[in-house]
Amino acid sequence: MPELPEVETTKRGIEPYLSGHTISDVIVRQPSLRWPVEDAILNLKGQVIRSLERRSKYILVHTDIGTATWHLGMSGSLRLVEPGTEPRKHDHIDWRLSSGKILRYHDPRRFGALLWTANGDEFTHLSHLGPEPLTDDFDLDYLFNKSRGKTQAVKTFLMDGRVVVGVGNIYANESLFLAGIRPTTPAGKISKTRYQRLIPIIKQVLDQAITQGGTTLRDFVGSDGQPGYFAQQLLVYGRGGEDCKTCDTRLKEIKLGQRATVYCPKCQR
DNA sequence: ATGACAACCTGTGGGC
DNA sequence: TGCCCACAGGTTGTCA
Repeated sequence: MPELPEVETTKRGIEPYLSGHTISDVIVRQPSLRWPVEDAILNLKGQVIRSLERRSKYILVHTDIGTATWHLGMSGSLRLVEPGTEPRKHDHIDWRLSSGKILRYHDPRRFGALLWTANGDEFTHLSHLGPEPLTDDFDLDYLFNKSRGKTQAVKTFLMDGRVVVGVGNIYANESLFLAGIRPTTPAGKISKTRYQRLIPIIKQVLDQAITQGGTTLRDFVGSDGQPGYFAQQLLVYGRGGEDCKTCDTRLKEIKLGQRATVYCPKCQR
């Protein structure tokens, strides 16, 4: 699924049709997602959407009485469809909007979520998250200090949402390749100089992916139903056994923290 | 505290 | 062609 760039792409795509518009109806066909969709979500009916916000891989939809929060899980997508469009298999939730569109949530694996938080209630899902990678909070001092004493592989460390949010498996692989860092290196043993190189690379990779509309591996589509184009630029992800684009060495694929990890044994030390 | 691993669920692609 | 297994963008919970 969607990593940060795909979520950001989705948020930007749906925003014009949501912000300032009223949710006239909420239809839940399948409430059994990552967490059950609670009946309280029906409180959205009649509410005006005041603003949208992305935090980590969550999309927050703010109204006067509370916030609805989407998470796309591994296989989720939000699309805008015309009223009357027949729901397909795995189209679990609709929001009918005064903008004349329907916001439709599709998610075969159902690892996604739609959560409701009334004003004043604590939203625990976001409370323990690390900084956003594209803000200045994610800087050298922060990451270097956080890494000290960690024996965990640097790739697993980067994918831990308590360290930094939004760096998923694709972009962790890509960033480490571009930074010349071997994914298996213990996070605590990497020098400050190397982290200094890595940080801007992470930001740049995510930025570029957002510009390209995200990465479509098999089924990610933006709110307009179009795929993202960053997949064409992937240097290592999904290329295990193929040649490194820099040095022609055969890329190695291993498992790290249950996730496919690809690196060049020559370029990444 | 840390880190390794299973679990949630469905679809797809490769190997035989 | 068909079957079975491994694997897929994420996150949480459990266990040692």
